[in-house]
This record gives sequence, structure tokens and C-alpha cells, in this order.
Amino acid sequence: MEPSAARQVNRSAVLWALLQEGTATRVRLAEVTELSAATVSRVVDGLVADGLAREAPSLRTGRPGRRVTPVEVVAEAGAVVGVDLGGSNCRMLAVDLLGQVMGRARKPTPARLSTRRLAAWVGDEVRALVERPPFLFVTVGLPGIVDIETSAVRAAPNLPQVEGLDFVAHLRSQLPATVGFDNDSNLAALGEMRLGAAQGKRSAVMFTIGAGLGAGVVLDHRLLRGRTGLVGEFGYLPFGGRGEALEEILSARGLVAAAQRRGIEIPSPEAIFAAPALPPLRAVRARFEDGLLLAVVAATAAYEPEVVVLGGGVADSLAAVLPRLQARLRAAVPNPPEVRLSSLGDLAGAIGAVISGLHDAYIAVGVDPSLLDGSVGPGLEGLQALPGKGHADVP
Amino acid sequence: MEPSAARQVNRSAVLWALLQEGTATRVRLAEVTELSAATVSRVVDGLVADGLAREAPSLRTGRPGRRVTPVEVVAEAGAVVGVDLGGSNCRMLAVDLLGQVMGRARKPTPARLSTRRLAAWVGDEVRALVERPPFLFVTVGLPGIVDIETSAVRAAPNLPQVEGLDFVAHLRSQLPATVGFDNDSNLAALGEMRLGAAQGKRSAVMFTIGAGLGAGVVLDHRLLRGRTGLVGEFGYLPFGGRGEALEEILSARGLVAAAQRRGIEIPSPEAIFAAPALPPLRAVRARFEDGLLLAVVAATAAYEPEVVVLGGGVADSLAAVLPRLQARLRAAVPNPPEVRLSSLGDLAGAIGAVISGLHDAYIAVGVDPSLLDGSVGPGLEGLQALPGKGHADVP
DNA sequence: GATAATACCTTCAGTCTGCAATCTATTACA
DNA sequence: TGTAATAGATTGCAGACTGAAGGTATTATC
Repeated sequence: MEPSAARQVNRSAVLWALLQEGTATRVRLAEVTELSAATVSRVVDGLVADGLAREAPSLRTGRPGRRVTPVEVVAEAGAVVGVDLGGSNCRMLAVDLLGQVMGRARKPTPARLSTRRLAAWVGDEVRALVERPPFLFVTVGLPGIVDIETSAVRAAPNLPQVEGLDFVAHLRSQLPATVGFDNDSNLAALGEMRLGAAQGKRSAVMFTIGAGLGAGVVLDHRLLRGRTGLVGEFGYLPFGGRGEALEEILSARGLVAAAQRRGIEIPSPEAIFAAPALPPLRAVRARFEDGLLLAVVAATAAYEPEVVVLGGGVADSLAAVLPRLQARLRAAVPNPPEVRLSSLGDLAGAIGAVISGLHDAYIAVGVDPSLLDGSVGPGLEGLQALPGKGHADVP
Repeated sequence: MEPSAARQVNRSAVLWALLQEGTATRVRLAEVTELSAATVSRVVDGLVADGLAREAPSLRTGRPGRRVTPVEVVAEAGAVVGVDLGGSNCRMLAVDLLGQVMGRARKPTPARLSTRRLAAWVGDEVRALVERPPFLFVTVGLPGIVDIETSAVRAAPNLPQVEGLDFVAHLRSQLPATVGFDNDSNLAALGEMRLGAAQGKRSAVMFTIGAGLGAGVVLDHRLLRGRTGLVGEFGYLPFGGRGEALEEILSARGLVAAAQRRGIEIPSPEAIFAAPALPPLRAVRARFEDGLLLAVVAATAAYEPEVVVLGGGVADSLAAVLPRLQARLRAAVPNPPEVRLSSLGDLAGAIGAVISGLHDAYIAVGVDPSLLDGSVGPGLEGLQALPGKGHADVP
């Protein structure tokens, strides 16, 4: 370890403390980091020189003594845009370095555009959302499996243009930014973990029951991605005596098909759960519940999460199902997690993307990755207060 | 970061390099650690003073120049004993700091002893195996679920004396050592990962099919333990149309019961796989295979391991089953792992326990845990050459 | 035996930290 | 209004540590 590496480490510690506090006096930073006030002062000078921190107007404390001179993050030094590019809708959320919301958008995804044009569209939308900051991080959630190494996308039937490497490459060339990609369910899980239904927990599994069955796994505040990004895809499990794939049960597609097989024409999958129902619909529901139980049991056996979050279009209709599911779960496994509904609604993906992007941004400004790993991170008050959380119809 | 912390970091790096090499010149250590030769020399002086390293007799190199003075680990400075305390047999393996085998034992577990007496027996056996070294680490694998925080044991039907905290506490008071406890399947997975069927891979899942169904999950060279130590227990999954628990299929107990239900009296579970078989036995086999497929599919969906290892008493009989299982797996999931049989046999648990204990020992002598985490670690040549690996009948 | 090559050690300048003293801004109070 | 009290921020200094350069011991080769 070179001598100057010590400085790096301390810089990282102070910067991380400052990000978590948002604004703090040097004395406070010294307490939190357990460094001497002298070192903190010197490091803060460096951060100011780097444009990452500035002195805020001093505050009157009411007590005798010199006024405190708070130091604050230069939040606008960097920006992060989270994009949740779904098959039908695209959510975007722009925040500054402290997670304060700078802009948001919700548009129908122009799903019929070519790969290149779709990338250009996303690039335009991102640029419309943020002034060009000193540095910019963009994270895009895609409805497919994203390879952790190469960002190659596959299995994206709802938006096939993004498959392969072209979309990724085009978008990267479009934006003067570091652009990351991930599976939308993974990001949604990250969002619910940090600010949603699993807030404050160390581990959670989120199932996104939409067109298909998606899953995201967070253990120790960290996304479990696996070799090819398929982790948590319990849709492959055989279900029932005929060994149907679980994804055929736990998806809008499957629900509609099951209803049709019983001669029921329904306007939307959600209608299946609109009480009261006739006996044939009840059978569809029961089958869905059995499938859901299997998924949650599998997730429990696999990861022992503290919470299982249910999201996606169908989830809102499941409130009535939860108590029974929870009871059956208690009977099935010795360590049942709590099952909850998504609380971020269709914003979960964009919020998760922002969190992922902030993670990258913090590393870029010199925060040691090991600090970010197990920890909760900055407050993100701006995101917490986000209006429209959980309501799909707010723009 | 205090100034002296830099020394710690470099000491850790040099010590880790030295452990991996076993014996190395200072120049070699400087290369590996990317530190200056000066720093390495100073750090080595410190290690020698601490009794962890010593100069070996200098070697003639054949090339011009001063003779090299190799530095070697004082392997006998510490000892590690791995204990696999099963319901019927107890395997023990003692190694030094470099993983060189110092002693081994295999005894029937005195399963009828009381909690206190069983702990005393284990303590005696461990003491019989190793001289008292400067420091001693013991890791005990138990046939039950071990809480990661408290070491409290539960669900150990095959050795109920060890349940709760009494056995753990008694054994700890018996031995002048740091004593760790873990689930035997977890340790077996660690063993197969490091030296057995999954050697060289980053991730693996091992199912131990014995009296019950056990599982161990290793991701990125690290055991996934979960909140209560239950991770990987897919025995809770419902199987087949009647929703029987998978553990009832994938266990010696379940196999015997299934055979009996079909009117077959068998001497041992293994006999079920002794070819050729009559039709009723074939049905039992088929059911077992279906269950196995479910377990492997679940593990694949959950973790995407590179390898799935099958171990336990029944595993040896499964060689003929593997090709068909592998083929069905390829059809079921897009990212099938390789399925292999355990190569360490009933030594896997003890070897895994030793590896776990070495991990603790290395941390105790000052190796930074983050170095150990993602890395492969010392060569453990002594363990690799262990005679009797894979043969249950060698003492 | 001289010379070159190699490994290890020592010296020295530089960076960084923590401690303690000092500087500076503020409030309380006569 | 002036002075003491108080507390945050900075600076001087000693100590720890590193890397680079140069020194010394040991060996092979001519």
C-alpha cells in the first residue's frame, strides 16, 4: 500500500459520511469517521477543491462559541438518471448526487421503433431531463436478462429490439454518461428494498408478476445476480401434477389462458381477482394462489429473506390473498418471511435504477465500494417524498 | 485510518502471499504483493518476530548472485481440527497452518452419550489428535441447523444431544481453542468446492442425500448461510400432485418408505439402485429421479451454480442416473449446471470443516478477511493428497 | 582473482496521520 | 461597549510508514 493510499481511504470515509449526512460540520464528520478533526479538515479541503463539497452558510447555534460552518455535498456535481424501459411504458427519474429529484417522466414506450431509433429516443428523453452535469450516470432497466459482464441482453420478448448488444452499444454512444443495464425485476427489488415495502430489511425477494414472472433477490443490501442474471427465476419450477412451468401460472398471460380454458372471457388479468367471483373463476384463483405459495416457499428455502414483496400489474389485486398465503406459508416452512405488496408500484424499477446509478456514481467520486456494500447509504429524502409512489396513473 | 493501519494492510498482503506460496523469497513476495522489496523485508521481520515465519536454509540457485534466503510459514504455529460429527460416524482431520495433514481419525459417534459427555468425548478426541499449538481452531460440523449468530443448533433429529446451546458451550469450555460450528452439509459443500468435485469453480450447490436432504450453497467461493442457516433446504418444496415434501423423496428414509409401500423389503437404500431391478423398484427409482430433477432445477433457478454436487450415502449409487438427469436438466432450464457426484465421499464434511477453520485461523493471524473472500487460498497440497478420499471404508 | 549478477539490507526523502497549541468567530454578561 | 468564555477550524510538530536509491554479501563465469 502506497503512502498516498491512506489519504484515499480517509477521503472515501469522509465523503461517504458526508453523503449520508447531506450536510455536516467538520466536527460531526470527525465523530462519524473516527478521524481526527485535523485530518477531516484537510480532506474536506480536498473535496472542496474537487468540486464535491462546499461550505454552507453558517448556522447560529444558540450556544456560546464560534458558529458552525456546515459542509455540504455539491449535489449538482453529478446526476443520475434511472430508466425503467418496459414493454409498454417507460419511467424515468433524474436525481442529483443526494438523491433529490430533479426530474421525472412517464411516457409510452415507442415499442415499434427499431433498435437504433429506440436507443436514440431514450437518449433524447434522458437529455431532456437533465442539464449536462460534470458527470452523469444512467442506469436502464430492461424487460430481459442482462449479462452481468457484457450487458448482453436476451430473453426480452416484450421488447425484442433491446436483445443482443446493439441497443446497449447505441445508447452508450448516445449519451456522455456511464450507462449501466440491468434486469427490470432486479432493479425493482432494489427499489423496494431501499425505499419501499422491504425498507430497513437486510434481505428481500421481490416477484414481479406481469406479462411474465420476474424476480429480484437482495441479500445483505446487495443484488444477487448470478452467472447469467437469471437468479430467482423460479418460473422454471414445475407446478402441479402435470408439471406445468410455474411461470405459466404466475403471469398475466397464464391467468388469461387459464380463464379462457374454463370458458371465461375476462377484460384483464386483474378482473380475475375482482370479488365476488363465480366458481370457475375461483378455481383459477386457487390455482394462482397455489403457484404463488410454491414461488414463495422456493424463495424461502433458497434465500431465507426477511420479506417477500409482490409487485407487477397483478399484485395490486392480491391484498385479499395475503393473509391466507401467509398462513399457509407458516405451515409450510419453519422460517417464513413476511409477504407484502409492493409499495412503490410501477415506480419501483425507476427508483431501483436510480439507486443502482447512485452506487456507480459514488464509486466514481471515490467512495470505497466496500463501504457501499453492506450499508444502507444516503437518506434519499427526495425520493422518499416522491409523490405518486404506488399509483400507476400519476405521470 | 491511522498511520499504523498501513502496516497492517501490508502485513496482511505479505502474509497472505506467503501462505499461498508456502515458501517464497522476499523478492518473490515483493512481486506478488506489488510492494517494494524494502517494505517486504520489514514486514517479514515482523512476521518472524511474531513466530509466523522463519528463514529456511538458503538454496543454491545455480545462477550467479547471492544465494536466496527463502522465507517459510511456521506451519506448526497453529493447528486446525475439522470435525464432522454425524449421527453414526465421526470424522476428524487435523492440519497445520498450511493445510498439511497432522492427524486423522474416524470413530463411531457415541450417539447414546449425554450432551455433556458427548462434548467431553469430542474434546478428548481432538486433544488426542493435536499437540497443543500456540493457537488452535476447531470447526465442528453438526447434523442440524446452526444459527449463524449464536451457534444455537436445532433440527438435529439424528443427534438430538447437540441441539440448543449446551453442547456448543460445553465443547467450547473443553478446548483451549476457538471453536466454530456449522451445518454438516454446508461444510461438505465447502470441501467439495475447494478440493472435490467442484474444485476450481466459483459457485456450487451440494445436496447431501442421507438420512434427510441437506444442502450447501457456495457462491463466489463463499458459503451462503442465510438468516437462520436454512439456505438451500429445498426439502420443503412440494413434490408431485399430492404435494408431498421433497425431502420425503430425496432421503434414505423416504426411499425405504417408498419401497415398502410397494411391498419391497430392501436391506439398504443403496440396494434400490443396484441394477437390474424389477418394475416396482423402477417406479421408486423414477420417482426419486423426478425429485432429484426438481431439486436441481430449483437450485439452478435460485443460484445458477456452475456445478451441482450430489453427496451422501445414496450418491454413490447414482452414477447411472446422471446422464439422463443432465439431459432432462438441459431441457428444463436455459443455464444448466454440471451435475457431478461427490469426489470426497464421507471426508467432505471434515475437509470442509478444516477449510472453515483455516479461514478463521488466517483471520486470527492478521489476514484481511476481504483477501480470503473471493480468493482460492493456499494450496492445501497435504489435503489434496489425502489417501482414502472418496472411500468410506478407510479409517 | 577480477567481474558481473543477484538478493537482501540500510539510508533517506516524502506523505500521511494524530495531538496539541493556536487562531478565529461567536455568545454571554458586566 | 468591552471582556471573558466557548467552541470550531487550522497549523506546527513528532511519529509511522513507504518507495527509491545506494550499499553489502554471495555466487557463477571468464
